[in-house]
Amino acid sequence: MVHTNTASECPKEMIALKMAQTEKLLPGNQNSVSMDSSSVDMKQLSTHAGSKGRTQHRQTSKPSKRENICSIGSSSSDAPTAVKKRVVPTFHRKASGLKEKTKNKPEKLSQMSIEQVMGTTHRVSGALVQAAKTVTSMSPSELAKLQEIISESSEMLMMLTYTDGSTQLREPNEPRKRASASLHEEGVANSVLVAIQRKAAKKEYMFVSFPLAGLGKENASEATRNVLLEILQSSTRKVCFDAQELMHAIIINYSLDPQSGCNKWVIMDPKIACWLLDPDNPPVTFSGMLKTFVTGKYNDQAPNNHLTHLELLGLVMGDLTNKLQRKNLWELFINLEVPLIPILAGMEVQGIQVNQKMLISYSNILKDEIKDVEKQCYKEAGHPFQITSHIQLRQVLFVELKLDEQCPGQKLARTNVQNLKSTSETVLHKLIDLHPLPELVLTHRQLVKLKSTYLDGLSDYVSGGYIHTSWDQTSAASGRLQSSNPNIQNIPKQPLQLHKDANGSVVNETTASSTTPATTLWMREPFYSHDGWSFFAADFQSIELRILAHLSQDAVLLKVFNDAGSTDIFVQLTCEWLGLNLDDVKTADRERTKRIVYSVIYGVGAERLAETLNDTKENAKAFTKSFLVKFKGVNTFAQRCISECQRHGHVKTIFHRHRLISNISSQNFHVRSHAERQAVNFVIQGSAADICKLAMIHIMKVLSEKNTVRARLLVQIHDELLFEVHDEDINEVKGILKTVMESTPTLGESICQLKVPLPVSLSYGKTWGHLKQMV
DNA sequence: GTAAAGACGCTAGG
DNA sequence: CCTAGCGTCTT
Repeated sequence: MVHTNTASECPKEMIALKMAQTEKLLPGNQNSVSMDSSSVDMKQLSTHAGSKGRTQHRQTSKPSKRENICSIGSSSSDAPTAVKKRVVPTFHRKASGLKEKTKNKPEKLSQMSIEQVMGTTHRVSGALVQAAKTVTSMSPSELAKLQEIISESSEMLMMLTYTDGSTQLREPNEPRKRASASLHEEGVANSVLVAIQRKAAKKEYMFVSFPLAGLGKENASEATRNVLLEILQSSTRKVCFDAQELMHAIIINYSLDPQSGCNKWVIMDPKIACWLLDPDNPPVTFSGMLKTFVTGKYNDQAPNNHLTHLELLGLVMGDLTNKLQRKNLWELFINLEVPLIPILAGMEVQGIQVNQKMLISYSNILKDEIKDVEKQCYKEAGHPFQITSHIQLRQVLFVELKLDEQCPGQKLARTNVQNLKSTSETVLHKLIDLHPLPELVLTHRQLVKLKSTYLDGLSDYVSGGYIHTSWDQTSAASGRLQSSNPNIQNIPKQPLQLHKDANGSVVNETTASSTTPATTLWMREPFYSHDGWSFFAADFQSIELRILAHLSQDAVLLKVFNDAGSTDIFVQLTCEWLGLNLDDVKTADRERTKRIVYSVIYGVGAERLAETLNDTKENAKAFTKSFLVKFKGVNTFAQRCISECQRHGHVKTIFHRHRLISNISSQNFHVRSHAERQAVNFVIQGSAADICKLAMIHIMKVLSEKNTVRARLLVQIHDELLFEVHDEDINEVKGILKTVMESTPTLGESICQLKVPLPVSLSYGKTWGHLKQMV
């Protein structure tokens, strides 16, 4: 795919030059029209607030990270004069004039007739702009003209506006009301503004507005929708900051099919571009991005109106395009991250069905169980205390009961920051034989966690029987996707067993006899498919380990994965490592292998490994050592990552995703070790993320082309995709998923020839709690 | 004196 | 190693 990129060929000197030229051509600035938010269609949308609340959820979900509200439009008088002069002196002078008009006559545009508006041109930083026109008010001939302009356009700059007058490029003057009363009480997207740059006259913009609110079933929406779709499907380069949010709003308000309708939309997103350049510091807002990420040359210069904001957007994207190309990230951006945007927007709108009654009834069951455990804890401690308070628990365990003094051989962990005696799971496990309390506390914690996070927490997000999670592309430095509000990627997989003894109180698993009545709860059980449809899960088997095999080129690992039998991979590895026969491998051996393998991937040291293995540090060291002797390539790979990072200051995945790790040369051993683990881990985790994203894009492409199969993507859990499939199509989808996902390595062949197969396992069922393995 | 925000500890997923 | 989210405690 080739994308022209005019703005990128335009460094800042050029921009200044262009502006100066236009200045000559267009003396004076008499035609300026207020493009303030007041000029934009502000139809009332309160009746649609419920259905559109999600659109802005992302905006309010991280209020603490919001920075620098309204910096673009900040007063020109407090910017340093020297800077202003050096960059674009004439521009700034004009900008002030424009701002004056904006301030004094905000009502002007709204009073104008459509003809007047259409006829009004407007100059912003060197470009001719036609003032905004709402598409719904256009005549058929005007619409036809617009479509012609679209088909001949060279670039389109897009953004959402909101009912409070703010936009995607300009935060509200006052922080939006926090969503305290209700989770969905938020501002509402108001319109899509598009600045269309015409090929014929490059310095000319056509500026059109598509209403989002109050569309309903009006006749006008059909024609409007077609024009908007034409824009989205056109091959013209399009730019939007947070395109996912834009797409989300469009899909909802124009009632588009969330899965197939939008797959081909391609919009460049500078937010994602910035994140690729420095994944540890993703931009939150457009103005924040200008401040921290780009050169700073755009700051505080622009007059405060939509047109200049959009023009900035184009310039910034051009700049970022150059940067991406220089850093060899353009392919990743255009082939992986950009195609993912509509898929995520579609998943957000699609949502997943949840049985709220089941969540509530599970919650009530746990409420009673928690009370029981609580009573037993008080009894064992000798007095009531706040079990969920680690401070009080520390007092009870280590000051009153002095349990730590009863296990002198064991080194008990300390807390991270304050270096106090930890009450974590691993510590409590070590104290389990000394006193009944530790186990009771563990049970209590588990129950409270499940109830508060996965039952009550989820229940708050159920709306109309669905949960619509937010999918965040730029929050994880590893390149993984992240879900939030609620997080649907960490719903417990393992069931909770509740055993009741004769008194009805909870007893632990080991002491419960087989005759005691048991209740089993699966936290994934309340997620259920539609009538006539089933959930369908496809996951890559041990993908990170396979990536490690590929990257390290370790002979033994490669052999194990390529001689693929149906035998469990960790059993095979254990055989190779300890020289055993397949049948001699015990479950404990397999578990230990698995933990060591992942500790290598995670880069943990012997101490941490000893904790997870529940063994001594010496043994953990010995295990790791003998493992690394057998799998020699793994160690060389880790060292290669570290030295690469030392040389370049960053490490790279197989698709060139990179991460800057500056602490890699730190004098502080602890800090440096941490950086080394990060470096090794990023290469593996990030490469796996690359592959999973590629598979996701490919499978969605194939499914949308085969419009006969009814399948929707609901959830991505890193190496697993959860679909909902029509029962009649299950067999066909099974074949497609298996073939397409397992062929992922061949897709990336131009970039990387994977040396290992990536087998996919499939399962299906009516609820997420009970998926049956397919063969 | 109360409420909101941040630090911290812990645990669910991969 | 990478995350999100809940509860407690401090400011």
